[in-house]
Amino acid sequence: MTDEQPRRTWATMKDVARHAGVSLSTVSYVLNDSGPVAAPRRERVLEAVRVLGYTPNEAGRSLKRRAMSTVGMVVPELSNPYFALVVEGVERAASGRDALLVLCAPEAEGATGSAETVARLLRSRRLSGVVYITGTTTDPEAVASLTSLGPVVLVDEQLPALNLPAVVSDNRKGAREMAAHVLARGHTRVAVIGGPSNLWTAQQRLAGYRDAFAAAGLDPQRVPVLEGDYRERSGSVLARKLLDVPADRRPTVLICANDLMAIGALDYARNVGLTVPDDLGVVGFDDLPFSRVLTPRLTTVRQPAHDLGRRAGELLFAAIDGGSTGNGIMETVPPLDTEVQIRDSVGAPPPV
Amino acid sequence: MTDEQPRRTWATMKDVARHAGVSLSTVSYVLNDSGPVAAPRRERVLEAVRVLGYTPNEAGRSLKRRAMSTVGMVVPELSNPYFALVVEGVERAASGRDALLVLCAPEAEGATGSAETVARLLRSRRLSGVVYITGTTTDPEAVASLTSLGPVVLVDEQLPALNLPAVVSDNRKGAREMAAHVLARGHTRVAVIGGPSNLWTAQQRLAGYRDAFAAAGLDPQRVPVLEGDYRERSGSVLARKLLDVPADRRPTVLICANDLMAIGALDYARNVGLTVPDDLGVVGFDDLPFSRVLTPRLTTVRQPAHDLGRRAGELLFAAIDGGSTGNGIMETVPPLDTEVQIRDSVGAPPPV
DNA sequence: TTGTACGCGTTATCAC
DNA sequence: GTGATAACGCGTACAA
Repeated sequence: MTDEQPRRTWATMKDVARHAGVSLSTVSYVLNDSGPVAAPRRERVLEAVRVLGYTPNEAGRSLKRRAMSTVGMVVPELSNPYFALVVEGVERAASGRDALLVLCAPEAEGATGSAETVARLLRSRRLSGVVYITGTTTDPEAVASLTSLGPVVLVDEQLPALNLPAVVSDNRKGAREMAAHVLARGHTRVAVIGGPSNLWTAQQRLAGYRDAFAAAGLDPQRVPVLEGDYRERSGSVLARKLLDVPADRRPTVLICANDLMAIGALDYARNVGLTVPDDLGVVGFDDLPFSRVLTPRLTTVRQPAHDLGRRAGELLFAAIDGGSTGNGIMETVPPLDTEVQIRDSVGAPPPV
Repeated sequence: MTDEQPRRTWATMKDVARHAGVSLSTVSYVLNDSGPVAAPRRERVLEAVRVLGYTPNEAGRSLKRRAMSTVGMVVPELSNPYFALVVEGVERAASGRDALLVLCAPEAEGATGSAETVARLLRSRRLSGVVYITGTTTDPEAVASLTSLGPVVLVDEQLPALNLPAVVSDNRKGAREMAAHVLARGHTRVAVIGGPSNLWTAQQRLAGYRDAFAAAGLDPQRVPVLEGDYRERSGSVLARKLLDVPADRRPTVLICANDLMAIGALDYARNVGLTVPDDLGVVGFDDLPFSRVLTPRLTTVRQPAHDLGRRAGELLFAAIDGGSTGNGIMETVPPLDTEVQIRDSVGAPPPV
């Protein structure tokens, strides 16, 4: 039997009109409630829509509206569960508005497109706006160029030079309280495994740690700080650098700028026979869902990932509706709160 | 100062043509290499494109092409890191083709849209195709209806009733080998925390476990099987059900159908003072990046999440290019291999 | 209340 | 080689 070649073609408004025996405008009126139409005819139109399985073609629609009811989402990579959670929050805001989300992950493993490529791709769709999580390779120019197509909302990370609306959490406060907690436990030989120095969050967290060091009378300049890339592997690598020294000069606690690196450090410590928290303390930042179930349970700073995303999405839609320019005019959101989660991965420093 | 209201308007081909002093067709020829054009004029056109910052409007383009160079990605939720990895793989395939990916997560926390809503939304964009990870609430009807808009490729999960092309891994083999490994360690009182019984992967894994039970002379019907939902929480809940019995009837090992539930079980066991693997063995399925760094390191079955996604994406694009109908005609992919990762979370059964 | 005609930005067909 | 011109599907003034 010869399966008929599917036409891959859809009913158009014209088809609906013909089927219902009315004109195009009548159909349009019914579909958008944009004009008066007699009850019986309206019924006939809706019936035709059902029978033909008609779905409006968004392409034609956006040609008129000059904007697609679709927003962009740029995230460095999805492998970081924290980012995945933020994205999920944005998606939820979008689907609540019947909008679609187009996803770009320019820094994922095997990355192919530059930031400029991504920007061009998004521009070509005339998206209504974009939510952007900037990463280490993000080109601020490319982000700025996106504002020409609609509002751009930064989330989680910030680009201080650009003055774009951003939804972030209070990284500095969380970091300060975390370091204070560590110090309060009695540690004096502490080391920091920081994030990429060109990232705002990394700068804020480091500043927060140093606030606490200074407040405790510890010279911030004497605390070793190594720069990681927020990935698990660099946590291991840098832990090795920090711990592979004579025991009496070895730090008693590692303050990691995110959970992924903390996990890497934890793993390295275990591999070289160091017990956490007895021999070494390790703390993180983010409070990934997994961190709670690690052994030892990781002491970290909780960030409301899901909320961050959801509110960024809402802010974006508000800007789209309000017709804001995306140049900082739209209502700004105060930093969301962060909260230290005290668990088991740091105790008193080991006795000398 | 009154900031000029941004026009939110872009250069069109007409603008480019005017600026370059040529006709629309010439511009189109240059942009698509679809016709002959003299070198000097081509140069003028490209110059005009640069000056005006022109980006082709995909809406107008798809109106002609009758299809958007955008594909859909439906995933139950992004909170499951395994799904996030699959999605990242698909995204990579898409971006390698200058295509965009629109993301839907209908089962995410606070889910709003039904499967049918999602289908309608995707249809309205005249997407070129869809990659679908089905979940517990997925309506096969809705998935099937998507085939009217273009090829649909299932990934990770399968819908046996629909006979759609799918990229999956060999769940049954992995499960069989995992159970065999557990049995080889000497365990006889084993229990299974399975996945949702309406999911193909859950059925396959259970079948695999039972293959191994039978092969080892253990009556599969006498092994308790509880049905979880693949989330961490149900791992804890079901572990409690299984373990909260007199010690002599308690299972010595918990075979969990995915890592998330295994982690939940691990957490529960620890909370009630059971040591893994000494008092109780726990194994999972998926090999999430985290599982390797848990304490104890989780014995599990590795699935190539990233590859699964990438190949699903490639298969989809092949189908789009080949003009396949998406009704099983397109080239099918053999199940990807799965591999048991023997680590520390299961040892010999505790002495009676 | 309903129908007609035009424009949105792009590509493709046809004359020149 | 190059330039008019007609679709593509939809929304909406404007006319009936």
